[in-house]
Amino acid sequence: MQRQGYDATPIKQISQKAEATLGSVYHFFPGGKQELAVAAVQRGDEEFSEILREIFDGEPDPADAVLALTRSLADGLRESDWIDGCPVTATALGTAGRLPDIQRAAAEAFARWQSVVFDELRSAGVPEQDADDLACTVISTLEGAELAAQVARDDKPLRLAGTHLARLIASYRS
Amino acid sequence: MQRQGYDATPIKQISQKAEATLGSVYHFFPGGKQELAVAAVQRGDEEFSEILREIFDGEPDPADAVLALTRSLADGLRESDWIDGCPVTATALGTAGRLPDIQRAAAEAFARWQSVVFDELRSAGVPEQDADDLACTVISTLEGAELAAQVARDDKPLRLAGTHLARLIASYRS
DNA sequence: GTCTATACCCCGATAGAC
DNA sequence: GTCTATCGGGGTATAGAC
Repeated sequence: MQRQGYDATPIKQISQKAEATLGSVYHFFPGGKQELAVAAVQRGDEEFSEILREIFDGEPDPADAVLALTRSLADGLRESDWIDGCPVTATALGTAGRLPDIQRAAAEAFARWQSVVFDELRSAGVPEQDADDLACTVISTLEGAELAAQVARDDKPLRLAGTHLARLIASYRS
Repeated sequence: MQRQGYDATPIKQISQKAEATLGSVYHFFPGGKQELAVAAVQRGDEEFSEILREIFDGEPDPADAVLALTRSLADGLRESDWIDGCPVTATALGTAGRLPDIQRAAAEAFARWQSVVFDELRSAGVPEQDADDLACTVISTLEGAELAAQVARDDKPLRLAGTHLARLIASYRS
């Protein structure tokens, strides 16, 4: 679903990749495809939260951390030949306003990622209101840059997003 | 397709909304659904290019223009109950790496929007390299903020993207 | 709990009358 | 050029043996 979106991803394909039978899938996910999509979004939530925490832990300066993060995202995209984008965007966008459970899970993912960035900005000395606002824009920009890089099959949007976000963050620290 | 993505949008639904028969659709779009999607993306390209030009023409300062633009996007999203997002994102993401014609059309749309922003930044006195870089990040951030606003059903990401982009642009003018 | 077979539906695309 | 009927295929979900 991360790659193709909700509707283009048949359950059969999922069960085959998982080396499970169709019956098993419906046994563990009685809610069907919708429940499966919610679980996929929640897993993407946790995966990216972990990446965020790791990179911010390794770089005390949040501006440097954002630069490292965009490089990491660019590497992942290029290595997958530009098909593994954000683990929730494709699923969320294809079901927006149609399947509320999935939308809710996606909104929770975005909110959690923002809170991770917020905490790091706070502990780097950024005032609370600025940190809250910046965390929101950091996540938005990362999402948009990854999307643009995927569409263009070029890491330029991610690289530039990194440098510009770093500059923006620095402007709130001085 | 703007609302639901490529796979969730049946041609029958399109033909009904257009008050055309299925035969007519295939008469004018012999390439089938794929050709239809390319045309839809190209139309979205033109629509948003026009909006960009209008708003930048009305505001001589590009930082002010970006603020007006994010307000306009937020209004459009809210009025549609958060379902009319970017006219190409959903279509492009659901077909990335699978239907190259659609991906190419989406890449061209993003590139055209960037060039519109680039021209306006140049004519406001921003140096060429800075303008090129900024134009890329402006489009990325607008895409991401619209996506985040749609998922959260809240215009906060768009509002903050506007103020932060304005600040970023201003930092290159002084 | 696991698996196969299948019910039921809707998709994209086409054929062929008009 | 416009329309209806239909083909072939594949989708989700379930039934029921094991």
